[in-house]
Amino acid sequence: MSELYIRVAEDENEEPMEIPSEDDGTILLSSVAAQFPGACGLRYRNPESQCMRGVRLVEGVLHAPENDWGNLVYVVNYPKDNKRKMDEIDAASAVKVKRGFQKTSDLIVLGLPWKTSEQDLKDYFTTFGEVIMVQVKRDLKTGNSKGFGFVRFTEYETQTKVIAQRHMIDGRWCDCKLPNSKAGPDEPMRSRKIFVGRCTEDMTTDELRQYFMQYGEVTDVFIPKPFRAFAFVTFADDQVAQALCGEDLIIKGISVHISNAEPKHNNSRQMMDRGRFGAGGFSQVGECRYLRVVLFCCY
DNA sequence: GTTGAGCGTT
Repeated sequence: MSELYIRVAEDENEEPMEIPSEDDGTILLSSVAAQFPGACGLRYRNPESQCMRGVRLVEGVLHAPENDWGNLVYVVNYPKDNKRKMDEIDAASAVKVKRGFQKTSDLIVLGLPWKTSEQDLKDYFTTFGEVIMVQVKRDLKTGNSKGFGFVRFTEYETQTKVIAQRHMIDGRWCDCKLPNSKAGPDEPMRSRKIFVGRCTEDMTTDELRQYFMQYGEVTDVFIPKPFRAFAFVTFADDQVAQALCGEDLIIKGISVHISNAEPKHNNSRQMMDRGRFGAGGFSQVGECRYLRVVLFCCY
């Protein structure tokens, strides 16, 4: 089949974009996600029933309905609210996850000097990015600062960066955290990286990327060489990663087990180095022994 | 007029 393009849009009434198909007439989800980051599938309006229909998606490959893409405009699907384990329902669950983009939220700023004003706060935090709002909480009667406040940024990336480090404000070290959470510069942010156990040797980074794309935007796939029967997949969104932990997923007919990627070492160097987007080195401590047993049995 | 872990008057 000759190369053809299908028309894909973010919404039925939006301007469509042409996405190339593969030689066999299928479309790779990655081709769609290249134009629509975070996409997890396609749908279209069935001309007969006038109902929306989903396009068959098998391990990252989109298949034409009736083996013919026709002249329809296909609409991008994005991950809805990610499924979460019951015990993980907390403040973060209120955050709506849409196309890999997270809204910012107010951050509490702890440890402010008594003298620090809202203008001081704004001047300081603007060096990280655009600031929407700052507050210094004060005693109503005296007007004295209570030593803490709030800040909100326009960009989620700015928020991530600000939470990940300590702040010297008017001569005191201050911490910025999500309200009512203990996640701060001392506590690593919830990992965006998952450990994929029971991988087989024929699974490629591309295939894993294709597969995991259905859950959210994938930013990295790492397969240790030589073959060690596991891999790491990093998502743009930590909630996607966390939601998958504990699951057994079928990839190429093989049941793989998803668990949290643990920091490789907890030495001080890495704690210091952990910057904007969390730790660099990860391993999976929980299943090391299990893997060793499996490998031992195999040989 | 003080203080130093915390969690937001409107």
